[in-house]
Amino acid sequence: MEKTKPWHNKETKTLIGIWSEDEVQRELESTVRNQKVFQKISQRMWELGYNRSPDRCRVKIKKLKQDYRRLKEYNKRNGTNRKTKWHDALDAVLGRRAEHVGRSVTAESSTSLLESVMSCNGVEDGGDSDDDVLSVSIDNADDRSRTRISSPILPVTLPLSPGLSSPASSNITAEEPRPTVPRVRGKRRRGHSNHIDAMREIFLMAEEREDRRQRVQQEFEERRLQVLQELEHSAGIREAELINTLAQFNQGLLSVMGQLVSVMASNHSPQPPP
DNA sequence: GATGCCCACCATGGTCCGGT
DNA sequence: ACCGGACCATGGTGGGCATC
Repeated sequence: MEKTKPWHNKETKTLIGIWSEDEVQRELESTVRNQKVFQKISQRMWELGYNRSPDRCRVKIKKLKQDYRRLKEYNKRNGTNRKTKWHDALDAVLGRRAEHVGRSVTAESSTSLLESVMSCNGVEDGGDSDDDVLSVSIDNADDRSRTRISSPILPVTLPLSPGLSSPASSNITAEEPRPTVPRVRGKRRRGHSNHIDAMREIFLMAEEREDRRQRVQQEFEERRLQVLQELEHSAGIREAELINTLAQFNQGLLSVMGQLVSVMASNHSPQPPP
């Protein structure tokens, strides 16, 4: 079997950037069948010039998470503070996810949400996140519910769940990684049918989140179009310059050819009889 | 036809291992 | 440290079947 080529830093950075987007995270959390999500990630990678199959993206993310958990476990055991290259970037996502695990509300995940609301005590160390890979900071000037994740690709402002503090600002105590903690997986979970109030609250939260999500998506789309337009514009300018240069060259060439032809014609013109 | 149960299949995530 | 491959446990999915 042919060994797949290793991941370069920029490639990994791009993958983490895409994977860490709120929309992607929400899709990953809301469903067990993640193939379509990873197809989208793979597609985005391809658009950015990296050819990685959905499965390779999935495996890579899996490995990154594994390394993150391992090192965290190691640090906890030994009281050290070792970090992998991508620790902070992963911590920003995994730490955040741990805080609102199951809170990414969709209609399909309402039962899992309910569980998390009923027994929500699993929070994880937010971790510091001063990193050159993905910088996460809080726009606390006017909206504390938003975290700005500056990805190397495009700056995207992602919403946090209501009431959540940022990973950087949270004073949540460190929690060990979740080794084989059963993930709250949608459909198998049943029961909890009596908690109407909780459900109502959840759906209200879902609506609110959906509104925010649409705003973010619109923002992202506008930014993407803007970048595309800029690219097209600069490409157009370059093309026009090229055409202009070519035209000048052709004109010069024709002029030279014309002169050459006239000189040759005058040299070979029949001598008038004496 | 609708519903519920059972079961095989398979996708997924976690873990381990060996190679670079 | 980072990588890919293999294995395993879990649980979602879909089809078949029985019952109403």
